[in-house]
Amino acid sequence: MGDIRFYNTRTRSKEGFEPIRAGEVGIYTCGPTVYGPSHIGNLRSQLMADLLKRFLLSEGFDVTHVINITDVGHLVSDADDGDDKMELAARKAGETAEAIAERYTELWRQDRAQVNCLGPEQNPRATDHIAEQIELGQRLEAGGFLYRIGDGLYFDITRFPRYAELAGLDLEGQRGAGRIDEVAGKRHPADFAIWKFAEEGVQRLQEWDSPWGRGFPGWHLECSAMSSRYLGEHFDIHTGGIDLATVHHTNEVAQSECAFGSHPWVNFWMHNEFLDFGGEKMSKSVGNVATLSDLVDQGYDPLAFRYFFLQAHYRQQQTYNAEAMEAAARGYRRLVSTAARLRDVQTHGNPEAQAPYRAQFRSALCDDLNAPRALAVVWEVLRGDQLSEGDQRDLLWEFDRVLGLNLKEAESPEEEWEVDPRIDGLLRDREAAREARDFATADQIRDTLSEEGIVIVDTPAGPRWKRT
RNA sequence: GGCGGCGUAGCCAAGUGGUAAGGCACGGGCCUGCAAAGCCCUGAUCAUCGGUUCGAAUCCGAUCGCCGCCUCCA
Repeated sequence: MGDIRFYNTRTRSKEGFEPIRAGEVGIYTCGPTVYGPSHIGNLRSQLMADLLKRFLLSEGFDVTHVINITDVGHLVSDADDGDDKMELAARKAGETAEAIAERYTELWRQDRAQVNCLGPEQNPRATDHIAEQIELGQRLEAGGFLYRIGDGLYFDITRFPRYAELAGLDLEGQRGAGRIDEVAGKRHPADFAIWKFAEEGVQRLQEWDSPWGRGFPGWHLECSAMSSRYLGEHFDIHTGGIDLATVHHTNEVAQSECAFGSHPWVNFWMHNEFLDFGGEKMSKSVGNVATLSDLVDQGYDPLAFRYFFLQAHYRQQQTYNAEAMEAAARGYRRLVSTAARLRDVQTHGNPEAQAPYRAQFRSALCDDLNAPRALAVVWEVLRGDQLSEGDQRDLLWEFDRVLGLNLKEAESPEEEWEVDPRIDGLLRDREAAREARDFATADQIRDTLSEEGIVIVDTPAGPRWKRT
């Protein structure tokens, strides 16, 4: 320990990581708004947090990982007007918000599990923590940080001088300055809702009583309320997509530091960059989403996507396209078959021979989770005969606890052979010809079947065939 | 308009001052009667121009191109 360095958005530099409490680390990750399926871009955020967690675990820390489920209050627009995403999805589907939330929460959990993300210690839902959110609002109100206007209770950012710090904002120069009129009565365009009132005469699917009237909490509030509940009012690491830094996280910081009086509220802010889809970016609102199940439908192992993720640094935009995904899948497949072969190795490893590789692997991850460098060490371990197979196996098993590629258990991808009386007969004819060393006939049979799109593969167990 | 990032071999992508990791594809070889699989080998001076330096992909400036955030977004 001691030589771990993470890039901190708050200070815009890599800093040595030390936990607040020795040996323990608290991580809060912004989870999904469960109004629809998440796509592989969302998954990158989860994978980044999982890599972080696995690495810290491998370093011997006791990690408490909290990931929230946003099931209320996330408006279609962050200008504090527009519809609530959950309400909208529920009405559209003719179901309750709870049912929608339940379905997509489950889907999200399955996606995470499929790419081998470790389960969070806490996975709280915003609607289960309304009381905590109201209480936080009351603390802010008591501190004089809020003001009330027609449609809700708002946080006054001028009461928090460090407001622009996290994201390095230039509030005056921002285009949003023109939006001051969008919500009548907002004093500053960046002021944000703590509590929104239910509209007169409109029955919302989700609304609660509060000291300020019936309504629902502002989106940002839940993360402060739930993180403090499970991690305390000052914790180690907060992760999320880079897009969240400017508005969501900035607001979290404002309300948290004002309510808790802690500064910095969070020691390390770690943000992952986006997946780049070359041109049109992928987002739910654009509608051009690719989900994990889309990849599965294309025949990819979900873990091949995890391997894809590990090939680039989390803080760099990573280009996603069919060719890159295919390349990753091939690489992963090769890794799996090698791992499967090594599983049968009986010999013991030699810790002394392994040491340099272990050090390289760790040093890559210590440097702001440089997974691509760590992966390069994996291939180096596997290449040539520098190491015995026992050493290769030991290192691979060990590294995989951080990589999460399931190499210890993964089965070598079995070829799927087909059976058919006519073709099997032709294969027997070919075998007979080969026995007789009549290769012209044997090859002719191969060629004939090849024209039908059938490929013959001679295996140790005899010839097999499949369609291409 | 403000803020930030990127441009490295066909593709994905490390590397932030001392003569360019890794994966995939391609090509060559070994193995195989042939083929498949596997194994081995092989490729770039780092968008362009200029500057700083003994020395730059790496620092500075300019230009071109691409992307993200500021508006739902991971």
